[in-house]
Amino acid sequence: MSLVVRILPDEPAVDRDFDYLLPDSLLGAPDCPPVKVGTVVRVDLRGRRIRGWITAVGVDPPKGVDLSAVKKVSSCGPPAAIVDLASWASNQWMGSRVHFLRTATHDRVVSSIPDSTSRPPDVVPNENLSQEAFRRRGAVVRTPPNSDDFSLAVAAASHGRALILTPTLARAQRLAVAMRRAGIDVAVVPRDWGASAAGAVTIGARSAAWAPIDDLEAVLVLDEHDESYQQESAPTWHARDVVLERAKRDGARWVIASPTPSLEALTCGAPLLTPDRAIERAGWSILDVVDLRDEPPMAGSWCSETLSRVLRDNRKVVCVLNRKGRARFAYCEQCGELARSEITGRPLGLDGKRLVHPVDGDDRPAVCQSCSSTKFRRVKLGVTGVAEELTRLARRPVEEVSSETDLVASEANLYVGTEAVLHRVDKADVVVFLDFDQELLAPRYRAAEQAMSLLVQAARMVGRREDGGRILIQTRMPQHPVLEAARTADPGSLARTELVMRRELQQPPEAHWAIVSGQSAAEFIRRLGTQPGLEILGPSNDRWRIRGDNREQMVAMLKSVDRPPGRLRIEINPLRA
DNA sequence: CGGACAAGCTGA
DNA sequence: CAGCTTGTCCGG
Repeated sequence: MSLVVRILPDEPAVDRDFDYLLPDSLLGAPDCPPVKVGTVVRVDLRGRRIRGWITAVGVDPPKGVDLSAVKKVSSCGPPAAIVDLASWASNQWMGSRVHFLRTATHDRVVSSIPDSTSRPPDVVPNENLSQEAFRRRGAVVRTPPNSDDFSLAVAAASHGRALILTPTLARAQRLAVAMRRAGIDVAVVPRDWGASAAGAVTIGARSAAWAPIDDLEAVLVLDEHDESYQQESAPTWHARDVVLERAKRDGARWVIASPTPSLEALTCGAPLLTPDRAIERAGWSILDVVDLRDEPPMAGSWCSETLSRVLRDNRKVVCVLNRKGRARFAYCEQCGELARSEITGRPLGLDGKRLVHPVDGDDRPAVCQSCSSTKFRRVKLGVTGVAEELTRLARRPVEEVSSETDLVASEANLYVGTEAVLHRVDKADVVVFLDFDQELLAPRYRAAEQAMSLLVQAARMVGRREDGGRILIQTRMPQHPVLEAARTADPGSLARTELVMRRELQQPPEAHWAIVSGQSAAEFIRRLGTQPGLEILGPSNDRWRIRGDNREQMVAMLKSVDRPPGRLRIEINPLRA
């Protein structure tokens, strides 16, 4: 009689467990990983040798099936709790368990995990708010843009087996260096997977949410608003949600930190801790909001007087414009309003006496919707067009940056680019948003939160107000809640207005969305039919939006449909929609 | 996923 | 009806 184990094959399309015999002969090898839930094995399935994970040990063998034998015990895998978490995540985001277990498994073979030797370091966090945050079971902490990860991270580590998430691996590495210098033993995953499994304080980016830590004691998510925490393609799992579930299951303390916590975080039921108003304000930069409607008509209407003054000073300036090339726009000469489509809200170009959109097909007489004037001024606004004019205006070379630019000259002192420029340039004296309305009015439900996030990035690039850090925002809507919040260094005011809106419009997190796309989306929707509690909208751009009040119920209904063949993508609560 | 097997199509 | 393609099923 040999042991029977249940195996989940590493084949997303199979997504089913099978039982295998585990011969005693395999266990004799000197460096055989322990046989337990999570362990990686090799088995034959329909004549193919494939990888799989043990999902149960010592199960009742099914009758009438002659079991095949496990061929090899390959490597230590994620702990049993993570295997269970993968099932939970598969129900949250409609992904296969295999997808999550791959993320939770090291790429290289791990033949054994050393015994846990680490104990909580006796370092005391030196900042009140950090200590205070971890005194609770769970808390959301608002930190100003210019503040340090270190004291929160130390506070987390002082509670024992901690998991700390950062938006990027580079930032995880930087934090790890600082913590090691302070005498705290840390593992950066995926690299130090084994040390993480042995119980070290673990730091990493999104995938670290699946780090192999048993019995977590503390969880910290830094810059929780950052969209890199959500996987872009389906399953659109979010690292914050995964680690919060882990904290809940293990009874760990948890803290979510961000200068502008997401509405998802703010509505999760935990208390919000904020720093002293003066401290929060000091951690932001100086904000200059320029109302373009008040500007006298001049050379290019995209350039305010304030901006031309900034350009004349010989300081390091970064200009942001989320449009490439030389897109054409039209502004009312009378009141300065941007001509945009009544249907799509997108900006229109001027063609003689008509306002047109080359793609959407808008075509209407050139009459301003705000003041009825018929005089419009044409402006070419796009990174390339602006770069040309900036060179003339500033009388110095301009460095053009977009996401495709691979080498960014670091010695330049005037940059213009799309949002990518905020990631590619390190420090600046002034960040200018040439047309912030583009961000505020973007046709995405999270446009306001995303705009706020850009201001946080800009504030980090230019530094604190006391050091002269300055952000210049050109807009035609200076009263917008995002600008109000940034001006007063109070992101809470934005969250309040946003939440009312989401509730009214039934948008996440007040409702749950499943975005269905791909060539077989139509067939999927047909098979789904009408379901109680689900509202189906679309198609628009070949995408359907399914809305439900209860997430589990919505996912269960979607899972019960038998998937039509062909490409099909289902995204649960994607951040960009 | 990918092998097995059945059903459908073609040409002599 | 052999020889081929295409589709559907299902795995221990």
